[in-house]
Amino acid sequence: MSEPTAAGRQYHHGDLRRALLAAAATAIEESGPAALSLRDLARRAGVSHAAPAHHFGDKAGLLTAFAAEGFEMLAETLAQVREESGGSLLETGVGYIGFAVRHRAHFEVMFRTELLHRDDSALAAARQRAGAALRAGVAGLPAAPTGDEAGNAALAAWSIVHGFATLWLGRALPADQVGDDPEAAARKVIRRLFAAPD
Amino acid sequence: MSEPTAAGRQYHHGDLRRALLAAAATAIEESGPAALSLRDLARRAGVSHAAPAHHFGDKAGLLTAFAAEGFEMLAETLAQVREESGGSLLETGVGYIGFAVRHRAHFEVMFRTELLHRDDSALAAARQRAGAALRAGVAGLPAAPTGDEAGNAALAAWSIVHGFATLWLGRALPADQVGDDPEAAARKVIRRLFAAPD
DNA sequence: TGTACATCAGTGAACGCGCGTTCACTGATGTAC
DNA sequence: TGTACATCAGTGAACGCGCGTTCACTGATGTAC
Repeated sequence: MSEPTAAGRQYHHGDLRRALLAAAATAIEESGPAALSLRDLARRAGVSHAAPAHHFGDKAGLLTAFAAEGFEMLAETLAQVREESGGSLLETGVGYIGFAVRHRAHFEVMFRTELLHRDDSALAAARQRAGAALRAGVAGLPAAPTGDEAGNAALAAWSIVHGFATLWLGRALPADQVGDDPEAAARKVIRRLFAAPD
Repeated sequence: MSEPTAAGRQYHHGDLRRALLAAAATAIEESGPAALSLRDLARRAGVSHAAPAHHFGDKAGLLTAFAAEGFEMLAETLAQVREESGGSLLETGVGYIGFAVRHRAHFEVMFRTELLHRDDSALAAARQRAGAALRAGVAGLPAAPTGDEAGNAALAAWSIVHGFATLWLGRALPADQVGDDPEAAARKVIRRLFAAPD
């Protein structure tokens, strides 16, 4: 993407912002969000070390944009799963876990609020969107509870899928028990909660 | 603790290892485990910057010892709760979450395996101990399932409490819904799963 | 179609900083006799 | 009770490194006329 034109190299990158976010995903998968440095991203994008500041201001700015991108992607994933599965809560939960595994860098940064500009409006909007998608999923509970109970059921669902995803990513789960397909393993584990007819 | 003797200051610290681990808890609560530096810990313990290497070798060594300490504390907490509650699975789960909130620095480091010496034997032993305490809790499930189902129920229980704790610590839960008492909020949320008679 | 100009993206040198690590050292403590 | 000595914990100076940030700059792009 965005290769040098003709023989010489471009001066302007073309889409440096996107390239830096892509490089961030790779770098974070390798060493985690805290080890990220703007100079390293610049190197990966083949650009001078001061360039990233142009687009994101500082490191927290970059991570904030990255987290916002993650929430957008999560919202989209959940909406898509919900549609494809006919509104199955179980599959929505599995989709949440699938997202975490497939986009672990984004997933990690999204919940490391101490690294982000918390008051960023794009981030807040994206988070809002993902939250709505999540709640829409829970509304499909069989024998849907109401009021406080609905809220608690939603938090229970969120907790179990978030916990499973976190433990999976941290390699904390016993390998001999869960195998190597996170979505299949998740389906077995979270079924109890999601199917419970109350 | 371990003040200078008489008028002058001590040359030997007395219990620097313990002091460094305590300083680590404070420092990590302030800025997270990745921002930790040995020089900062030395400063906090009032000791020269090269002293920590004497006890832990390097930063990963220190975090590994810190994580091991955390697993020991968790095992102890779970055992105590189980005894006091007469083996209630719900209360064991609440105890897990209480531990995470009260010792958030330890809790965070315990699951950041990329920061640790994974092959450390003391760490493995402590983790083992905590795992056993956790499984002992799940064995008390009403109408305890057997075989594979037991394993999945245990993972479900672990996932939900781990997820709730993580989301709570990340301030991701809606404040107006959960209030400010994590254990009370957790009790309401995880009740469904833990009481489910299947 | 061509020229002038404003805007903007990225450059590269420079700075100061905190870090981990090394190493010869020194002072305290414990033990042997 | 006293002396000699080994061990060990912590010191402090030195090093090289990668980082974020600043700043005057330069080359590319878009627009007005």
